[in-house]
Amino acid sequence: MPDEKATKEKLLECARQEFLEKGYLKASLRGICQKAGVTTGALYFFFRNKEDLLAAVAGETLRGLNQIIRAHFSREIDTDARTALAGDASEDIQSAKEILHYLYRHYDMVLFLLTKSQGSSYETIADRFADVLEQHYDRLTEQLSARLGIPKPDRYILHWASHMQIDAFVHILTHVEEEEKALEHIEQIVSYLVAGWAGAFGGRKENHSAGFPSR
Amino acid sequence: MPDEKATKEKLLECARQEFLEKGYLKASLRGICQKAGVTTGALYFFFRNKEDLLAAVAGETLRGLNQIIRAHFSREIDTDARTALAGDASEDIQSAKEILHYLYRHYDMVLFLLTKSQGSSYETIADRFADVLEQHYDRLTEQLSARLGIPKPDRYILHWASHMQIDAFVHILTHVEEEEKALEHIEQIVSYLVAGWAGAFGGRKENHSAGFPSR
Amino acid sequence: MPDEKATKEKLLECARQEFLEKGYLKASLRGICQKAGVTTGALYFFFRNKEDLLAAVAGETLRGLNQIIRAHFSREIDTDARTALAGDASEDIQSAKEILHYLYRHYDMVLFLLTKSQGSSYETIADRFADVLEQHYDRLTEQLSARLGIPKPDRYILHWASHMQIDAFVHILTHVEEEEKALEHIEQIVSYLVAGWAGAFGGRKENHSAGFPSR
Amino acid sequence: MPDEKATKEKLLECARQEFLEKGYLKASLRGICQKAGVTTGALYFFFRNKEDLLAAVAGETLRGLNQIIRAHFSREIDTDARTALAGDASEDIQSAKEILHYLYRHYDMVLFLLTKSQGSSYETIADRFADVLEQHYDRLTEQLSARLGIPKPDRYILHWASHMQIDAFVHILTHVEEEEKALEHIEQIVSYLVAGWAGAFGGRKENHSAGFPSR
DNA sequence: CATGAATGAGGTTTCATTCAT
DNA sequence: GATGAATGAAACCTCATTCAT
Repeated sequence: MPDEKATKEKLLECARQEFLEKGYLKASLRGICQKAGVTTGALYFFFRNKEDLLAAVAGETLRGLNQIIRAHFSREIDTDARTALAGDASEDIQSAKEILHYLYRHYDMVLFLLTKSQGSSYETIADRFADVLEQHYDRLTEQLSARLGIPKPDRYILHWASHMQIDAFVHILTHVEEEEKALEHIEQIVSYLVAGWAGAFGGRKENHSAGFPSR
Repeated sequence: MPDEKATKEKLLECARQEFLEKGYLKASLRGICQKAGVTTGALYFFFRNKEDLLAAVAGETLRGLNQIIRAHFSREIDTDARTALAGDASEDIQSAKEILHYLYRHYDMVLFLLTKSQGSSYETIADRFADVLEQHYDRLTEQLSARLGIPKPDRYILHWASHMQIDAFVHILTHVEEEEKALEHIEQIVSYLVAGWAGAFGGRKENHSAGFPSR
Repeated sequence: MPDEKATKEKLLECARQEFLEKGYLKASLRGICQKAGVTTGALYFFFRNKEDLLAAVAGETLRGLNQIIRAHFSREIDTDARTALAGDASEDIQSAKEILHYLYRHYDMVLFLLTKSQGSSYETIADRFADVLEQHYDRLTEQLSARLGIPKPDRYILHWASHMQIDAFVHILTHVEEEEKALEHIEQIVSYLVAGWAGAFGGRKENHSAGFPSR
Repeated sequence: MPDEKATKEKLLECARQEFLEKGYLKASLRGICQKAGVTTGALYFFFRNKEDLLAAVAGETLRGLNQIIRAHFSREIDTDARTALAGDASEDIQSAKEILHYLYRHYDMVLFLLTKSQGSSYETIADRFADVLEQHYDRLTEQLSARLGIPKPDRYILHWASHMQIDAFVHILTHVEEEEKALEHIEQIVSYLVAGWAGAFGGRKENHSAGFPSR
């Protein structure tokens, strides 16, 4: 019984190492089992296949990420409408910092998902998060345009802005190792993004620099 | 005689297809040869190994890209100092469009290099281009700060901005299939980037939205 | 169940045949598997690689050889001092015959190791056994010279003599197929070797023919 | 025209290097041609195949060796009968030194033939030289026994002695790099061999140490 | 719960050799 | 005299996966 968990846990830990180190495609199930001191049969008792193993390894990180993103962007629906208009970035900055903090707590795994998951079902994960954001912004701008009587920004701008936000996180993660520095950067970034949002409603024509978040 | 070029060409064409379709790691030399109706020995007559084959397949695209980027960013050194200060983005927009046009002419290959080249020597190519830009911006801001007697933006900002420009191209490529639409978008983006540059010198504190586009 | 041992055993047997017949370098793993009616994957389940397969095939023979040589040359340290001086070869002859008997019981494999193992880690195995002997003779002559107050033979003589003994075995093996004849020959040879040892201490100048057999 | 020889010569030189360095089996014709800056077709113009190339590379060395051995062992027939009986080794020593000198002038190639020619037609070359000697000794002992009315040594003794002489050379070559030292050693060795020969006729039973060359 | 065995297809690379030109 | 192209076989090895036990 004490081995029941032990084996699965060992497997997960070794799989994690192998995936992070070699990337999904080059990771070897045989190697993982060897490291874990277990036969491949054991692995296949717990996991259906390579993909499933990765899902198990990345699951926790991924669920947490989903949750925190959803939390962040559900809250926004209620409160951001006002603050966004007022150009107040403080809440967004707080949200971004929380997400970033989470990302850095799962640094290796997140980095894997974003840059080394080619060949797995997660190879387009950044896009999927962007989609979440896009839907969110769609609802948000819907609300805003209804309240203020101004036209919604066009679809592509929303699409773009969503990806940009994700990319901002990806970029920071892949280029800034220390969380502290990252937190400094994210503050600047969000400021611009929010300013961009404000601009997206204020009319891009008149004032480029205050308009669409430049990315 | 009719086969002289045919075999190598066939090989390159089939390799191209295979690489683009499956990515570098999953592409199979055997499969390539089979498609080309040739033995693997023939492949190894023309190419040293898988990496070399990829180099041959991507070579043209890559050389052209290098050239156009270098052309673009050499010109900037001479002329951009003024225009950057004046907030005039027209020249930059023209450059960006030219680059983008090139990228779309080599759409599939560029996309491969940026997103499916994991495992090959090109897996960090985006970073390498960003480095080129970074060096360029380093020289450019050097000039500007000398002429205007204002301090250079800090190193990290330059680093960041360089990556951001590359990412902008990557992003457009990976998310906008039609060149026409892409050209529209790039115009907006560059405007903000240029505005950002102006801001990077003008001081971020006073005017967020006109500041350096922090991505 | 009936196949449990069968496969590995079959593999070992076929590998043995292939190695002996073609030599290490020309032996083909594919061929071995084909002969064994097994896929290459099966081979690689039991053995890490070609070298490991050879080690498994030759292991038993080699361990036994090591053991018998060590046994022989450990005994010598205790008893040979006297007999060597007395020119009594009877014990050495007995030892040599035992070793030779072992070699002939593993005739093919030993012959392989000595003449067809090029390219494997055993390609210098004769030298390695010679080294064992050299160290042994070094200790032995140390004892003798201490007891008798005569100078040790020079280093090169020891080196040479060690190789000579090994070569004697190799030579007999490679040129005399029947063990009976070989046993006759080894008797003569050892007599001379022992006489040679006596000579090496007695002074070569005075009596060449009784001196150390310089090969 | 100046290239005619040049190409063949270059090929031979590079082949020599490759063979010596990697051994026959691991030597690569492709590698040889590459080093020579020539295509494989060119190689096949001059040489029928790998074996033929080796023959061309080793030819000179081998012919010379054949010649010097034959010269040595033809002279012996006439003169050695007496000296052998008288136990005079001086002529043999001189012969051995000449052969050894030749071997050291062709050190690398000889070493290759003796230890790295596995897989080629030369893999048993030492045996072939031993056969030459054996035939020679057969004739020699025939003469001697006729003149002196003593029985010929048995066939195996002749066989053995012949191999021993060859082995003496092989062993020196593989274990003594400097010719000077080798010449010292060969002197001792030949003395014993000659003494052995004398003993082979004088009766092995009575005097072991003067009898069969101990090796 | 896990082993141990085995599959079968596939991977990249290297080889000696041939031959039309 | 030599090239350049191509063959075809074979090399060693690794993979994810399956399954009876």
